[in-house]
Amino acid sequence: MVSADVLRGYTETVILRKLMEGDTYGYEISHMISEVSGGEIDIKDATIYIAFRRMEESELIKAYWGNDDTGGARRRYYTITEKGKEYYKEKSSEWLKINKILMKLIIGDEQK
Amino acid sequence: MVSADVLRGYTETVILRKLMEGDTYGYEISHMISEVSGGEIDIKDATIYIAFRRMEESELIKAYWGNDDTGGARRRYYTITEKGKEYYKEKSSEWLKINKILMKLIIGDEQK
DNA sequence: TTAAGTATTTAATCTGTTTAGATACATAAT
DNA sequence: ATTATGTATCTAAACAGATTAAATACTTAA
Repeated sequence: MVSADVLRGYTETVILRKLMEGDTYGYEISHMISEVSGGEIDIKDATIYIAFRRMEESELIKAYWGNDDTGGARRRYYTITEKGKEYYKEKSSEWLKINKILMKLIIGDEQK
Repeated sequence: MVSADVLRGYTETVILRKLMEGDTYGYEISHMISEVSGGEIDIKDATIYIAFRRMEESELIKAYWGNDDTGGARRRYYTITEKGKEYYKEKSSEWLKINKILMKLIIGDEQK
């Protein structure tokens, strides 16, 4: 299991991708990352909440409080903005490009 | 062009991979990264020299001064140790694994 | 003699993640 | 009743690794 440092610079992109499927909240994202990664990536909740705040400040997302009838503690939901969608598009294609370069730098050219 | 933050946690792995092909020095690694990445990754020399120091302390590499007959400034060469080779093996396979997960988290499942 | 290329090093700063707590509500178990 | 567990958010301080910005020094070409 590795820390979320492996997605440094792309934590926001991961969150935005999830938000593109619909509004969601921190606790759920944290569980989604753990699930999708098969427990391999250990992201701390603080990391997500701080990322939310950064993204709200830069207007990539908007927040609202969920209603209380879901049981459990109150939830703060987030919606992706148009600016957020554009940012996701840029960063995800950047990642695809960088990823190929990293393959060369870390593994080398011998693999197909 | 992105900063070397995109390879945070794997800078050492990139250096070790280069060292597995033979001894080399900081300035050359810096140029190699710039070349292999087609100028897309902007790694600062300080980043490399600090990584060298960390790796020397943890005995992943060993250093020696090159002789002066190469022209230009003196060079400090590095050799990978057995421990370094093992570390490379671990980190490179970790990266392959994490990379697949990041593909799911950043891009999603719809691509082949 | 000036500029440009080669080459290393260090201190201070920045950014994003982690650590380590606190708070609060609902439900199941003792 | 009260304790434990799960759900859910938030913050301050610490930490790690990268960047900034500077200094040093040698060689070769203009």
